[in-house]
Amino acid sequence: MFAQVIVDISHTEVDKVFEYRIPVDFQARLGSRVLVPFGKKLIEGIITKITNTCEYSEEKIKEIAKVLEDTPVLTEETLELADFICKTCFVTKALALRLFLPSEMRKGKVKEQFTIYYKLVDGLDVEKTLESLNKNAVKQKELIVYLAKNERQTSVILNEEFGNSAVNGALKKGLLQVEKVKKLRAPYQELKRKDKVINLTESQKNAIESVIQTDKIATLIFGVTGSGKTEIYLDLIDKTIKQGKTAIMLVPEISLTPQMLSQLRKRFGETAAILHSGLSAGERFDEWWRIRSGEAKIVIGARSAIFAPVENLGLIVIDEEHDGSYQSESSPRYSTIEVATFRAKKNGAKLVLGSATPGVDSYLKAKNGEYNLVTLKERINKKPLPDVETVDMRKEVRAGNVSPFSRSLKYELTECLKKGNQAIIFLNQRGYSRSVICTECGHVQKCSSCDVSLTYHKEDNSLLCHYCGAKYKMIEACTECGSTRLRYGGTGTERVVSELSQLFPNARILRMDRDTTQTKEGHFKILNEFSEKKADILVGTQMVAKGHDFPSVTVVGILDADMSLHFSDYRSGERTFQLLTQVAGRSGRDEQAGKVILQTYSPDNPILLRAINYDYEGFFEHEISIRKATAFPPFSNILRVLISASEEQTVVDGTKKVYQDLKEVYEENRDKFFFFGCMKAPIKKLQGKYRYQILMRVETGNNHLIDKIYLEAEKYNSRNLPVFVEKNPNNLS
DNA sequence: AGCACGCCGACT
DNA sequence: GTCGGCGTGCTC
Repeated sequence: MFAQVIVDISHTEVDKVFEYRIPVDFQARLGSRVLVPFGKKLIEGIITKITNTCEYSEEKIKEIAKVLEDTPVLTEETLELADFICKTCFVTKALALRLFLPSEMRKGKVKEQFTIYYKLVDGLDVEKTLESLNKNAVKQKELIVYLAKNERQTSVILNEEFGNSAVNGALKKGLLQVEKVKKLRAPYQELKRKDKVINLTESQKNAIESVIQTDKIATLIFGVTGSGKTEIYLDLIDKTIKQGKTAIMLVPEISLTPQMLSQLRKRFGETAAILHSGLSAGERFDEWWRIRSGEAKIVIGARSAIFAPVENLGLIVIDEEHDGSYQSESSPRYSTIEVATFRAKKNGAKLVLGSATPGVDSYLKAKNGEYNLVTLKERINKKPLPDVETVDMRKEVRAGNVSPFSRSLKYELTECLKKGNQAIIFLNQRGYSRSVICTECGHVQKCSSCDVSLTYHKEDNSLLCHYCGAKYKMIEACTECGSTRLRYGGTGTERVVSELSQLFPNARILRMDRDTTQTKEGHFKILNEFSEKKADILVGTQMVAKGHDFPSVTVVGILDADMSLHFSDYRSGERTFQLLTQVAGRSGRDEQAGKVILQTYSPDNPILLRAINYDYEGFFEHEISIRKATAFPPFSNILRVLISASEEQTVVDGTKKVYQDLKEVYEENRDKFFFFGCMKAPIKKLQGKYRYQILMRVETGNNHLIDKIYLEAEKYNSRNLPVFVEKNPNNLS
């Protein structure tokens, strides 16, 4: 028998199957992880096919060296899904396969762990042993008595209780025996299941019924914040499990707070496996195996949990389906909803998407009847959404107010603090100032390996490149003209904090952005501190916007609401609307009415106007008509071919070649293209590499054409001239 | 990705 | 004369 193996090397040159002979006594199966001789060394790989005959010349074929696990790590379905990923994301098979395995499984980083127990040797006469021991061996005697009563105990506890020397002494005398038990590092074990009767409202019951009844593959639950979507999900999961099927529930990265986890544990106990970045390597590994073995029937996690090795899938829930964290930042840039749809179809499972501000493509599908649509208009507590006051910052400047805070916001903050309430200030820029500009010659400090301005971080007195992470010492004088008259352009979170503490010297202020949350659990520390009212004001970026519940927050300030509007991205309008709606939703969650101050330089912007009125429908109609008129997704697919190299001339020459080749494809299919063009990338240099791009917009549904473009471009991909193809990229920088 | 093979510059 | 640079090519 022969096996076709994908080796765990992500490189286009080895992105194909290699055939190996399966030794007769090997339990090698489809989806098994194996060790194979590859070139000079042993490489891990995965069996994607088993055959009776081989295609490669038989005398050159080597044998599989080892089968790594008895249970194949991948199933037929997940192998197919891996195939789907590499076709749609333009990545190697090896990279696609890695998505399905806990990272610690590769190169044998984490092995199965065992808990060491000690117990008394079978048939040991306790009385006699105690007599035989030395008078001074008090601890050993205690140990023997303890074990006689308790049968067995872990080495860790025994060492703690009786001391290392006593345990070792008893061990040496042959009084104890060792028992190894496979350790499952199931996290949050202390949180035990507790059945709680939940009374669902009529509209919740109707939503559940609608999901069950529909024959469509997906249901979009469009429900305002606080409309009780979570209870709907949990009830659906319950029903799925009772049918003997499994379920996956995805939540945005940030929502996996300990509170949320404990809620889930209470509801589902050990049947739920939880996958998230806060787990240790060992815990994640064990949770994965609990899922693979079928012991855990429910998987809860962020984006990557969609690849959980469940079988017999009955339900997939994606909460806050519009959330940016569902789009992978790094390759493979899969779309979580697409992957979920694939798995739901393969398994005949239900897909439920939920959001208060659905993505325009999801909502369009719902309106077109591709998805089943459930709308929940009322909040469970019947509270109104907070009032939004728009402040025209141009007027503030004209009135002589040059601080980042409008007079309105200052007033509201003062009142809020007086009453002992809390406030959140949101702005989308970390650091102290976005750039450092010389007022003499106008020179802006830039990164030496990227074509972007450097952000000043006062905390460590440095200039940071937010694109490549380079760190420079803060300059005393302009590097061009030597002038010491430098100006800080653009306000960041650090600066907001420092100005706030001048305005409100007694206020306790917390900052939450990438810089203050770098440590593991950093988010939770800050959020906990804030929710325990150990601080009055929370200043932060995107991350303060999402799903937290702080009952005493009554004021939310949005500084510079336009910023994300002017990104050169067709989705910036959509993102801004979602973000503003979410940030606003942080205010007035409890008894007291909330207030939102939205500062902007373009108060008439249609997106902002809709956001402040919570008018999703209006926003959607506006946005979708623009997308249609300009032929942007979901009415087209954007393809981007990015070519980069450290020598500018190399890129220019390379780009020309690729361009000419692709131009032929374009000429042949002109009617399918909305756009075809070649240009410098918006960030023309990144990490020391010059970047050019070929941009295309292709009518949706021409997948064969997209494949062709990919193949043509891929031909030019080489070591000294990387050529990347991306479909609907996250950002076009 | 690794690792070998293979063809051109500065050294004992 | 050699040692060693890293530019192509192969791995079942």
